[in-house]
Amino acid sequence: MNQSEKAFQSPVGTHDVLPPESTKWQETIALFSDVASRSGFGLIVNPLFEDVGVFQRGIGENSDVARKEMYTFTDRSDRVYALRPEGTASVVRSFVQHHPTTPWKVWYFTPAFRYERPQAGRYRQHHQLGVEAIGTADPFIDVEVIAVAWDFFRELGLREIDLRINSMGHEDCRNLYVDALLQFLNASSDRLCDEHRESFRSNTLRVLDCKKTDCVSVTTDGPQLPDYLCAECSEHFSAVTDGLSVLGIPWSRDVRLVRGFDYYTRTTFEFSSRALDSAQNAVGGGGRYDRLVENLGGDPTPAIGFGSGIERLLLALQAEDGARTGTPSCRVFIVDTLKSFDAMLLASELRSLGVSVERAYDGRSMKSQMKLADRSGAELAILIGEQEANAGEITVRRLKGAADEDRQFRIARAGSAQVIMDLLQEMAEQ
RNA sequence: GUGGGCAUAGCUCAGCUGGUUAGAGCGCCAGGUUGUGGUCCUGGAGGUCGCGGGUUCGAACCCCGUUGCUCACCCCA
Repeated sequence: MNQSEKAFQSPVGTHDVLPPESTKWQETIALFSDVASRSGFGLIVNPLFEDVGVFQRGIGENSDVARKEMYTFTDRSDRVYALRPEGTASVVRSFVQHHPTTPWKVWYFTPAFRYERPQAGRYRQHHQLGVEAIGTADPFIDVEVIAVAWDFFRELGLREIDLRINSMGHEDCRNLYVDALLQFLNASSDRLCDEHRESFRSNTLRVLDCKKTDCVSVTTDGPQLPDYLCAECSEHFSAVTDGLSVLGIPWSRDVRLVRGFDYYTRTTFEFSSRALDSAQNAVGGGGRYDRLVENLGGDPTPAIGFGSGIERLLLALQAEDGARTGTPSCRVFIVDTLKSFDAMLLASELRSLGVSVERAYDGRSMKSQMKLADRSGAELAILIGEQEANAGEITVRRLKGAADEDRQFRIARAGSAQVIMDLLQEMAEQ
């Protein structure tokens, strides 16, 4: 390392994702793309930063995220922007701007930025996969969105996943309940935990989230959210949970589930991993945001979405099944002791046929190259040396599971790419 | 923003109450009759002990500061 200057490091709370770890990212994103596409969601790519108002009005000026966790900056023409702290607000801004026909169903993969102190499963830059469905209040879409999430988790290989679901009601139900809860807490505030004894007035619903036994026992005695839902909201909720049951998706109602963004109405849900023992065990969540489109300047339009953090998914996956093996980086390794253009050409031929090929550089010894071949995880090594070159041949050596007698053989160089292809095919079928 | 723990080789760590040339395993490189991997053997490279100051005859070890990492609170994915 250069001693005269201090080496740079990635910023606090950010991480480099390197191979082979990054192959899990590739697989995860590809799977989500597949699951979402199957349900009719199309990819959306939004800017990474927006006018700061998009997020302030979007997720609510009172939310912690908007108040103290945003990465805001002023550009050279004094416009105030913020790095996106989550995906939904940008998608809704985009919806309002472009007036697509509804229902509009999109999925995304995006980094998200929040200025917080990092800890296990929480970062200043993390990455979310999500879907948004804008333009219908049909409970079937609630079910569909949750089903996309569920199928995605299952196909990823997660088994220890709980789905908790709740309804906050529409605005009137919610206000009615908040008033009742506030009144109740006013009368019994001395029983609340230190932290909420004061703060419950400004952020009443948060008390439901408190894990301290003081608050839990108070709110258990207090007014319950389901009792304040109007007939339509109750009906909507039943339709959603009935739909989940029809699809065989296990759920449980959690009347304390109130999520941190202000925009949620009616359905809210959260997936948590039983395998994660850290404080952050939510691997995904979402809900309805029937007022958000208006709040961002559009016509009143119901909508629902879901988001999931890749880092936590991979933590959960690792916690469930630590011994996952990474996929090998290549299938064929070319060992070339002649520094020949022919090795380069053969690699190119094979790669054109869709085979992943690696090779050594810097003219190493055959032994050294064979070691690299072994470590690469390749199934075949192709040896090109003096003997082969003189005979117009190449040597094919199986690196895995063959008896000694047919481990290695020579074939003509001409047409060898296809022969190697066929051999790989044959090996894959066994 | 608040609090705890930790910083020694590329990685995981050891280093007894401060004592002189800072170690191991893995990884990496090179060899083991000059064309062959995995096991084994031998050798090698690689560290101003996070950084700055202080105490001391002497500091990886003690003290202060600082930076970073990590865990937790808040909140969230």
